[in-house]
Amino acid sequence: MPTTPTRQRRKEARPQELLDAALALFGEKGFAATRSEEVAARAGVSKGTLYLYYPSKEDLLKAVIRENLSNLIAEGSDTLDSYEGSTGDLLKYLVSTWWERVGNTPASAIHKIMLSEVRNFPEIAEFYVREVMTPAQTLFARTIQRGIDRGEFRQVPLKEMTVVMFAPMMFLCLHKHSLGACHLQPDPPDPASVLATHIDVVLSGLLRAEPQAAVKKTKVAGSTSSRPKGQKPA
Amino acid sequence: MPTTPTRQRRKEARPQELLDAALALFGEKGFAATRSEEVAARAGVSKGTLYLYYPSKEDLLKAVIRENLSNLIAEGSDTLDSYEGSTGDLLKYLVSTWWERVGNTPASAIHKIMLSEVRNFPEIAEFYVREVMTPAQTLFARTIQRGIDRGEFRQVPLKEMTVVMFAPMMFLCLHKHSLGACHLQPDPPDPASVLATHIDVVLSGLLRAEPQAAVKKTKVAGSTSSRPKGQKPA
Amino acid sequence: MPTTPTRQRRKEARPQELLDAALALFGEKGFAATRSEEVAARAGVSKGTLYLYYPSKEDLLKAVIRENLSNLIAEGSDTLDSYEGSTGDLLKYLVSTWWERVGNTPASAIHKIMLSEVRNFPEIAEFYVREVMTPAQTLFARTIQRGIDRGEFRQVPLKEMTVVMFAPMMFLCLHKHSLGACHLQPDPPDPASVLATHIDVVLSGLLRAEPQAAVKKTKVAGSTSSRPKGQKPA
Amino acid sequence: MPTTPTRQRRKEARPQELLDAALALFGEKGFAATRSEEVAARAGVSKGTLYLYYPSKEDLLKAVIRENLSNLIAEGSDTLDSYEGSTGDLLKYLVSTWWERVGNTPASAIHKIMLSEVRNFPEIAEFYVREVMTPAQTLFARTIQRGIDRGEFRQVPLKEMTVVMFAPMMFLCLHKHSLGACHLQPDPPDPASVLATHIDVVLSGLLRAEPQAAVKKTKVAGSTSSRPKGQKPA
DNA sequence: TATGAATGAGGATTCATTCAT
DNA sequence: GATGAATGAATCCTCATTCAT
Repeated sequence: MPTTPTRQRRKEARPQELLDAALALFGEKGFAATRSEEVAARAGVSKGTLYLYYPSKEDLLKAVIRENLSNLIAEGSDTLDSYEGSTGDLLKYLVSTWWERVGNTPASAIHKIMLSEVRNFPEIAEFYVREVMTPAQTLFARTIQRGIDRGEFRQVPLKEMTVVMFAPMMFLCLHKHSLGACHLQPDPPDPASVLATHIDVVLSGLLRAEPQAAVKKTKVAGSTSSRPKGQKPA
Repeated sequence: MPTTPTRQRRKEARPQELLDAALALFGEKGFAATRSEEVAARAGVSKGTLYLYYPSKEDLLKAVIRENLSNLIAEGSDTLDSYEGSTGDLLKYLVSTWWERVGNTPASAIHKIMLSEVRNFPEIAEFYVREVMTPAQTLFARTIQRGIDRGEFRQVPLKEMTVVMFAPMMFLCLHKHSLGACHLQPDPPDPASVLATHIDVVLSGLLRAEPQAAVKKTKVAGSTSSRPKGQKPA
Repeated sequence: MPTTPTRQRRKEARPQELLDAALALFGEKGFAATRSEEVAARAGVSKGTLYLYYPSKEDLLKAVIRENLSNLIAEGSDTLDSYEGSTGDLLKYLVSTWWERVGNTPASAIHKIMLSEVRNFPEIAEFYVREVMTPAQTLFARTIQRGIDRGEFRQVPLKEMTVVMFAPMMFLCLHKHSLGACHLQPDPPDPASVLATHIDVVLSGLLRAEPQAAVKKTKVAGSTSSRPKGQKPA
Repeated sequence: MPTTPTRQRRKEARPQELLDAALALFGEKGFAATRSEEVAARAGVSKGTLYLYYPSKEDLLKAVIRENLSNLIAEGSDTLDSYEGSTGDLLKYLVSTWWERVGNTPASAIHKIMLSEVRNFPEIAEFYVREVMTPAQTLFARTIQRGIDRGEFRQVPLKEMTVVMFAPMMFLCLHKHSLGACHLQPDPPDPASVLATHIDVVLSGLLRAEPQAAVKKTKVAGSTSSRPKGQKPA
């Protein structure tokens, strides 16, 4: 373990500090409207230093996206295969984990940036789809499929249901960085409550009626436990 | 008695042609990244002509929003007030109308534009919230309340439920103009199917286990047991 | 005397109306800051019509200058040769005539325009010097010379004295169209009073002392009458 | 210990170089007709550099005025307060100082610029009146009043006399940067001689016919009889 | 003739990028 | 490495001028 003097540590931290500053500013003001000098200033360095690390603003954007997508990807859980409980509980777990680890995190800005800029940087789109969107949707699709297979959920179109499941999460995340940041609504809904309602309503809409379910599938006994419990148990 | 001269005919068509061009380009490349000259070129006129009709790029954006969304607002409210059928049918009607008039038209791009630019244009943010978001959410909130009041829907938190209802619609819009436009998914879900599934699942999750509900929706009889217990069971 | 219908008379008056409008606006806002459309509007015609009469804004300026210089030139008086009274009275007459006919007239704006624009339009300068400045200064120079020749005035450098005589007149004229029009001074001096004081002081400074004058020249008897009389004779 | 690096030395000289270039060009071509790039080019820098020092062309103009005239104001007033000699000499001193410091320097162009542009820039007009015109006129007015109070000058209307005193100075400035710069007069009067004649004549016109006055000015003995009788003989 | 819609060259200003220090 | 002064391409917008009606 070599001793790293402060300055040295500073230098090594530079790229990440610049990426953090860029993430915040690109998320706030958009890529075009953010001046490179602002990014540098926010990272506590001068304009010139920024260019020492990233050869252009566009490269900086790409680094921001790549870096943050990697972080997002790293979050990809393998809970699914080892999960033992009901699929409803699993869905709730996935949603709340995503919200805590991504949606409610500075990294959430990356989705807004992607949404705004993909069409101007198509090379990045492929990366985003392959490494983030597809895994995330696959995770939800497999989970839903698990629910159907186990007789917990009724038959629903898988691809479509995945979007329905995913959309409110993304929407909250995007909203937070756009209109939500404008403070124009006097009494905005709390994202966690929205997600709770989302899960509640969707699960209600998905769950098989128990008697029937009991007929078709065996393990539906567990479906009782798949009812949302954490929500104001009164 | 001369027929309307060409010049005059063009003059009358210009505003709409410019708005269409602006909507398309702002949606594609973003507001900031679109040069006014590009808008003019796509409308088949010169830079100067654009400024003959709209005094600034920002005013052009405002006009795009106004022209494409403002008139829809009143209609929705009228429908609600005069609707006679079940609230489930009303929701389906509202969603499909919205899909035909916004989601499935170029106007859908506006939501992406807003999401990307709203933080840099507070005036436009205010306009969008006032003219579009608030009325739309009020419409859905009132509709859901109607369902609850008539005993068709169970008790759900109104504000949160409105977002849940609204989010997939917005998400489809946003996706269509960002990742969706990159044509990277080999077999993307059909938006209409997504909306159908959305409505189906959400309504299943909302409807009370009334006898007639069981008639309309297959296997909803069991929905009683799938209701989350913790949620204000009233 | 042919009958000229109104429209016809209008058409013939156009050039003058345009020149008047241009004179006023160029005088007020300057040449560069005046838009051709403003000139047309002030003359009550459309932009296109202006170009029917003057092929460019620069040509319009030249016409304005030439036209107004001609008017100025036409004012050139031949009073000098036939004047019989004292030279002091003659000077007063010239100054007050100039003020009434030029300085206190819309045509006075032409001097401000010339001053502002000569360096950008050197061809015009020659004309202005030849036809306006030189004649005016010659008139004053000859008058002063007359005073010296007749023994009314003491010896003074002619060229310099002419400028001293002329400067306050021009200054008042120019001031009226610049700072004077800004209404920033709470209690601005009245131009006529300034000119009166000017004449008074300058004549006092020029006039030979009578006794001595009587020695050197003969016709100084008339010098009594050359004293300013109109000034508050108490 | 490195000597001041070139870059740094330039940075310190830049503002003055830019102001000098701007003064020269605004004087030559007018404010509106001068492109900012021309100013930069004359100062030997690029367009962008100009904006590094002055945020807009209008601010540049303001800085030109401030830099060239504001500091002169205080000095004049100090001279007046401490002067011991005759008021005639004081006037001559003030005029010749003004000539050396303004009239005969590039700063003289400012008056032409003001005259041309003041109506389009009310803020600058206000600044010019407050910082330049009013103090200058006050200075001369107080000086003239001193002459009257000390019995050196006869009674004259103060405000008017101030203009008479001031006008030829301004006129020389204005002329120098307009017609005078066109080199059309074969033998133009020397400004210094004009000012000398101006002072000479005006003082002759102002001075009371005191014995000592007769000593200083040749043939002023007769000036008593040349005094206009109507002017408040008091 | 008269109009005013359309044009596009031109100018103020911004800001990504370079490079001497 | 770091800095920030300098650059000039790029972009918004204006307005003199043209020309179809």
